Amino acid sequence: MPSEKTSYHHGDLRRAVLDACFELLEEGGVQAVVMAKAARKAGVSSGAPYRHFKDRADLLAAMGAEASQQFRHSLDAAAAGQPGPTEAFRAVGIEYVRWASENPALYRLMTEPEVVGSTANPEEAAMWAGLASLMDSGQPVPTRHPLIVQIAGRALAHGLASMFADGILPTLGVDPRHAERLTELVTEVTAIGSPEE
Amino acid sequence: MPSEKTSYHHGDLRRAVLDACFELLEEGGVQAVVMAKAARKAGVSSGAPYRHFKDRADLLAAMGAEASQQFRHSLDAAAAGQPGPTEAFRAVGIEYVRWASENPALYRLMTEPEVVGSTANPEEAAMWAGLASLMDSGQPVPTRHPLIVQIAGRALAHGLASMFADGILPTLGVDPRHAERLTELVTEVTAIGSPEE
DNA sequence: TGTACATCAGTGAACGCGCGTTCACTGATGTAC
DNA sequence: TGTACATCAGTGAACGCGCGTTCACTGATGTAC
Repeated sequence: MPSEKTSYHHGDLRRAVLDACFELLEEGGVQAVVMAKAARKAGVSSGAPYRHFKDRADLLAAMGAEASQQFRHSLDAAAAGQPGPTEAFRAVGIEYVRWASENPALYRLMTEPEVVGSTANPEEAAMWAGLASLMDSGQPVPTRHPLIVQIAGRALAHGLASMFADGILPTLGVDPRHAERLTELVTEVTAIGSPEE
Repeated sequence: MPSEKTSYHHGDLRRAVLDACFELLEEGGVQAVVMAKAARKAGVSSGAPYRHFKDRADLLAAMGAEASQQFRHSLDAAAAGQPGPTEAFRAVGIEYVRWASENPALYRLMTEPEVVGSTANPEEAAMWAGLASLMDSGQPVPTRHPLIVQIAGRALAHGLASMFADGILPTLGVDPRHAERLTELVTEVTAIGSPEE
């Protein structure tokens, strides 16, 4: 019961397995998260993870949920510090791209079909819903159909984010240091469809 | 030698295998293109494809090359019919998203890390280079750093395209019939960073 | 506080599947003379 | 035109690997009395 754990029962194997899986993910993408490797990495036998996860899909869903939560917290935090909804919209867009470029493996995980479909992952749906409402409330006053603006913003953000995550931008000669300026574009898309400005 | 082929030698197995693979791709993504299945689908034994492709990676690269070529032709065709470079830029952006939404499996294939990295696929590099030059020549006259506009355009196009390809847009309540209007946004991004308009 | 028993976490060996790839072969095609 | 030989495309069985998942088990932990 003291912090010193010597034997047999692990204490928090669920956590340890997840951590191991995130490392594997970082190294080689979703298909590199292999049950046996995760177990070995957590210092445990190959069957042990099945005490905590029904199967691989379940484990992946749990990872997706954690990633979604983390992403969502970052977006919320970015929005929270802002004086008004328009600034919040801007900040969320920028944070979206920044987060994805700093956590490419996690971002890709969240957009992976294997994870997206999973019913075992309500966090994710909640995250996208939260994002949508942030964007709705932040729209510039008189505008085109709000759905259009929302989608434009999200598409640009997702486009930049996945181009970062997939390493396409370096191919185009874009230095990571340009990221700051690029993410400003997310802001400007807000102006699309609004006659003034 | 007449159109009637009865036995043994296939005639154009390479073609037949590729076609079979594209069907498999359509049905279940890259990981569904399985050597043995492709062979069976082409009506041939499991080892036969190795007469035409060194290994699976080689086959995938060949598929990527064909997809890139087809994509590129569509973009070129869209640009060709236009009176000026600005219109061409616009048309290319719209065609980009339209093509991806009609050929989601092919678009995803082209952006798959497995295929992107392949050195056996020069078509693809050529395609992106062609796209970049189309975008460069189509920029509105006085503008921000051209690279920024190019990336903004491509990110928005890629964002919309992959949201279509991954089926995210239906989740947002976007009907495929809205596609037309959405793709117009690609155009508008052109105006980003240019003071007039 | 001590004992008996149920519960539960982790073991490690084994199974089975899907799949990429190889290989000795056979039958067809093309070429030299 | 015909024959001999080299080349080449396709066969089909087999190998081997990686991996998810199961299972009978063992040792630890918690609870009832």
